[in-house]
Amino acid sequence: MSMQDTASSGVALWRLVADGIERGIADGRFAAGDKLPGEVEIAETYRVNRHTVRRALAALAERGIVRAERGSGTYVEAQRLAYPLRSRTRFSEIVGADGREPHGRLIETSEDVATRELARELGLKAGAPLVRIEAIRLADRTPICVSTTWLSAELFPGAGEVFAATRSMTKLLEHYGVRDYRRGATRITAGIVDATDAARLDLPLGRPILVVDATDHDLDGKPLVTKHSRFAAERVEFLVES
Amino acid sequence: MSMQDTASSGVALWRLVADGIERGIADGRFAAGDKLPGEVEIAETYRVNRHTVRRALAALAERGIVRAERGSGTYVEAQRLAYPLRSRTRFSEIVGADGREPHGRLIETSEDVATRELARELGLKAGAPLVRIEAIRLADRTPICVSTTWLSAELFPGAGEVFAATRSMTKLLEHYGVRDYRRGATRITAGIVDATDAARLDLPLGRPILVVDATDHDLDGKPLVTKHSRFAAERVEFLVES
DNA sequence: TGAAGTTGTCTAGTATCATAGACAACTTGG
DNA sequence: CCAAGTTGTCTATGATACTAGACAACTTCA
Repeated sequence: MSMQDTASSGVALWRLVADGIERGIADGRFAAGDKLPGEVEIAETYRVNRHTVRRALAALAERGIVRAERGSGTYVEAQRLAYPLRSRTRFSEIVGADGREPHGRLIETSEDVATRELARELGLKAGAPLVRIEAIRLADRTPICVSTTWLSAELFPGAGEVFAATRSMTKLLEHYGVRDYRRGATRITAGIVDATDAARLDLPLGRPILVVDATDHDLDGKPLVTKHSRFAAERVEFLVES
Repeated sequence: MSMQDTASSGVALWRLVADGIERGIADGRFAAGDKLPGEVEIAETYRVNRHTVRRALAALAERGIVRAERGSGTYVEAQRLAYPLRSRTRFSEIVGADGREPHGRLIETSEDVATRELARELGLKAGAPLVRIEAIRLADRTPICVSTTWLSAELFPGAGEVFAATRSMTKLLEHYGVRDYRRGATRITAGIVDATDAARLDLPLGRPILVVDATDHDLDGKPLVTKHSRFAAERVEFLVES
């Protein structure tokens, strides 16, 4: 037969092989610099045709995760960003600690109106005016996540412009006199990247993302901003400390 | 053209549509019982053929997430288990709080030897004897996660048999005189389910999973067990509190 | 009752996915 | 240098995926 034995999952075989190899890299079975097994051997372990393996390796190579050398073998090159989820987490500090250069990039800002959900998170009334900020965060030149951030337009008038100028949520809050803040309850889910985020994160369609919803509070527990962030799962791992 | 405009991702179009709709359900754009837009309208928003939408809806229907009614429309039916990640988390309590019946099922246990990695987590020497326990946890009859658990075979002799009898990690530890324990540092990543876990979790191939690595300690901070768990992302959401 | 809107089913054509086999081009190690 | 092992390229074939159009079957509502 030509497709996988089980009912079709909507995921191509070569893609499953690629994911398997990538998982092997992520969990250390193959370290950076290591030589992968030969294409024939991989084909045997996954029970697919060698051409299917080649398609998988080509996809990984295009994403810069492996590198093929004719006559010699295929070699690994990659690593994930460790992202601690403490109550006081700053993106720039995490990326800096990894020896990489943090960047923020504004996609767009707009005026918005609080849904019931958003109003509850921010302690406002439904229909209250909000500022919505859509932004990307990068380590060196690699996009790590896209975030949609909402703030009260009354408490933070002109927040969009301030973020455009500072490109930092911490500096934005400082501008309004907020000296410190903490992350509150955080929801983590996984999903598949949609077309818009795929383009922003420079991810191929169909790749997994970590979805994080969190609300930041000031030291008195008053909600300040609420965020909906989508992380490229292949570039980051969250660390929850206790 | 027949495939999506961008370079092929290895994920079928119908699957992307299905994921999009499922995401809409998960984040509340469509509530349980709601009527989805018509097939023609969905086809237009995703810019695909109506047949492709039908394939997507058929897949969701087979998983029990939507239900089609001829002549009337397609309706939603589903919900995710909220899983708080506190330092003191018990699966049975979480599931019970959701009004569902928790179950554990043993897949297999085996003797194993500590890799350098496992030894470091458990505070043992590399090569130390371990007990490995492979188990599934369910809410009502829905598999939520598969876990691979390792314990020192010297500190917990016969742990495999004890777990087989009790089907609970908490009771297992009690059996060895451990009255209370806490979760230590926890790593969360996302990936794609492999064939083995897909069968165990009753998931179609290619679906996203949340991968959690954690080590439990006693109250003195001494490591007891270390776990590698794979959660069906579509059935659970993690809550990180601060 | 009838029109509009819905899901269900059929036929058909093109592109992609996966398989299979053969051989070229290159690297490594004896 | 040579043999073994590696990646690269070619041709060919069948199964799926996606698109397109048409119409049937059913529900809802005026």
